[in-house]
Amino acid sequence: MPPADPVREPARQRDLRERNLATVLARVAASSTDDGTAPSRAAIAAATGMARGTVSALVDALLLGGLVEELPPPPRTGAGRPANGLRLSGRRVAALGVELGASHVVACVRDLTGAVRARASVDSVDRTGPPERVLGASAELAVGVLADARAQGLDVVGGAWALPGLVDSAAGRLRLAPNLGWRDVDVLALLSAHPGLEGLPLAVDNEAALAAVAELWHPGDSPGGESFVLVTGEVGIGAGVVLDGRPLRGERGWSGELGHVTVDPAGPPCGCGARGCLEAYAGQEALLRRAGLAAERAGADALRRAALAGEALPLAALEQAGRALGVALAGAVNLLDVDAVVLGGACAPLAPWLAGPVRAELAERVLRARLLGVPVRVSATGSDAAVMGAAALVLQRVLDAPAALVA
Amino acid sequence: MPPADPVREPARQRDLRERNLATVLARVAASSTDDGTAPSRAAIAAATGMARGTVSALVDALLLGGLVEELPPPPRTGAGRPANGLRLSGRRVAALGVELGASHVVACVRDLTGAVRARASVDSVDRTGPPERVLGASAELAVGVLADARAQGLDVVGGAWALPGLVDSAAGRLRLAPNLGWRDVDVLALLSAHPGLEGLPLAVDNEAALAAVAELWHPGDSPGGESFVLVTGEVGIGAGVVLDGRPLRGERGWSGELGHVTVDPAGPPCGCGARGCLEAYAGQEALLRRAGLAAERAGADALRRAALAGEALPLAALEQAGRALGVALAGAVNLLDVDAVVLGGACAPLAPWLAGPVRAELAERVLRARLLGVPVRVSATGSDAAVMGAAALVLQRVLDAPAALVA
DNA sequence: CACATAAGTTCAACGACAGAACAAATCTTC
DNA sequence: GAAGATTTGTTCTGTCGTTGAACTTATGTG
Repeated sequence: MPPADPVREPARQRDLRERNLATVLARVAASSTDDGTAPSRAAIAAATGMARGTVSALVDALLLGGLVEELPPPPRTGAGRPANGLRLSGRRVAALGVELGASHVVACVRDLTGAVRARASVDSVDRTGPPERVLGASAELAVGVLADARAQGLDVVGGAWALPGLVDSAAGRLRLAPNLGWRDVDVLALLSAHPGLEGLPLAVDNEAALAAVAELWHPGDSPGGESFVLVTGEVGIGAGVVLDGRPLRGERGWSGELGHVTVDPAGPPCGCGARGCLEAYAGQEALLRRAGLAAERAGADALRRAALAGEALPLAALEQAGRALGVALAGAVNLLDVDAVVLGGACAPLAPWLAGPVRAELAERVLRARLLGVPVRVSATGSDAAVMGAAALVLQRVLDAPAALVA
Repeated sequence: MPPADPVREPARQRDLRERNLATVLARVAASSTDDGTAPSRAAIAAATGMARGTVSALVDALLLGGLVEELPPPPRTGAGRPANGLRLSGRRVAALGVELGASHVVACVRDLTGAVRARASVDSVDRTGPPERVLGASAELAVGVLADARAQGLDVVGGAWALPGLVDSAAGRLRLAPNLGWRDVDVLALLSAHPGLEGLPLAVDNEAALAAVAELWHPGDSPGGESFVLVTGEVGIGAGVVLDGRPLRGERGWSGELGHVTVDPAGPPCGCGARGCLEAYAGQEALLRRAGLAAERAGADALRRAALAGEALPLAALEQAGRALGVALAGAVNLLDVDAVVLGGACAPLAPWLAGPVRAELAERVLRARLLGVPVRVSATGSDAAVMGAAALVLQRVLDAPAALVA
């Protein structure tokens, strides 16, 4: 009795073209990331096995759509007619990303090459205000960068908001956000109704998941089909899981709640009501308190300075937080068999003190560690990871389904 | 800088047909599972949006290939020409599954409808012998059921072996199996060379992952796109993860090592070298020892009888094992956002005592539990789960890519 | 300057689906 | 009981997208 599989949609002729457009576009994107060489039509045909004529037709469509451009100076090599190099074009397609950070809001527009073409941020936003107000402020910011981008001739094809908490991205709702004090907010409806955003396709997603997308897009990473868990410690602790180069969504988009994985069932109480959650050890509040820095408002920076100064209490707190993180991550690796662990968000600046204990726990607790170690990397994406990832999410959709923009 | 995505293959015309054959086949399979009704060509066309003529052509191919059959008595309903019902045919295509169990080896052949058409098992196999001997014994068994199936006119299109440990299914190797004492065995090569198995496409996979496939195929489950974690406690504790109706593989096929997720970092030592792994609480050996039954060889049965008799020590051990299981599973649900947790393998008969503590820990430790509870089900698949799943894995490939059998 | 070589374009052919017309089988109604 | 209605299944033409080969273009080599 085979299981029902209602997801399967029939394929039509235009789906063929859709997919092959994406194939060609992916080759252009991959080559420019990999080695800086701009592939020619013939090279793409050879690499994919498609007929040269087909590739030419598809490339023409992509050129016309402004997704791809030809390199004006053809790099000459050996004999024969020189090839026309192709690369992603940053001239037309762009995407908006917005992040509701701990105490600030950031918005940016990235073009198809990933370059940031417009950016704005507001500090000291009152996150505890009603959702309408906070989201409205972010929408204002978005309208501003949109205008900036459009003045550059960019066609912003969509936008994504990075939010902390349990985000139901299919429904466009923020179901639960302890750090914002929100519960079941229809973010998509509020934003879509905002003046200046009407008609723009919008999406919402969890900030950690989007930070993982940013990590995937960041240059310098080992390319292709990679899998990792990215830890993003801001106020809470989240994780973005990437399997086979694709972010793991979960049934409702609520995956990656690493902060509430149990480290010690009899451990200290956590804000969620349980005991011994990772956040109770490595969350910002717990970490600062254990380091004896609770009174100060400075946060992670102060902790970093104290650690650099060699103060005993902060170092002990970081050691313990690293061990707790390692225990939780070991569970994740045992369950998911990802290639690597990446320390991002607030963990990145603290990595000099966290990485050691994390590595030690992973080596001891991951079953496969005997066969294959678990590399611990530090994210090269800065504090803008979530915004960058939000825009990248939209761009990734363009890369996956370019036909809509090629008409 | 978009990430490289080398996985994307170009689509050809025949891929269209391949996929639409699978679409039609999936509809036939789903309807017969869902409600017992046999869909007609017209119904499939209406449901999928394909043209009736196209569906007819595809159905003809499937009929010719022996994957589908028409119901001889057309069920008459209202007005108009009566529809010809279609259902999966068990007459031609079948698949072999083999399991290396704790002390026995089982082999079975299932036809495309999932029905078991041949089965054989050997008890008291010496698992500690060299891989050649143990695998050879399983291959003998397989050859026997293959002959049985072929005598019934079945075309066995492939086989899969369920193995305990870290299985690299892409390479066909068992990398590490503590319970067998094996390390890096080229299972696929050994089996493929066995007389009587030459030429048969074979696969190897982890027993827990395959048990999850069996769970997915078992009638009575909520159909379609479901996601769950299936716990299979035999000697060790494994887990099969299903997301969106598809087994989660992991980068190397080593996912689902729930047994070595940390429950308490300072807990009792585990065979793997770490402390406080789930297996150190709920593994068979640990569980029996804590229940005061270590001396007996009987195993889980004895524990069940003792619990039924109300003995204090066994009940306490089960309570503690259930709590440990709940802690580990809560971590898995937080990370993966699966719909449900399923107790299978040796956990199924002990579910009356395990389910309560598991539910309690999940309710406390899963962040989303406030919004949406985590149902704990007991697997309806019997002790043959892994063999059944092994055969189902091969059948699933047929359902996913039927074109190869339709010529 | 002729030839070799490789890139890119054009075009007939083929495979697959869409949509409409048609045939078949049953029910309904007078 | 016969004609019409209704729904299923088949057939056929049209269209779309890819293939493969022939052709053109642009460059290097002898």
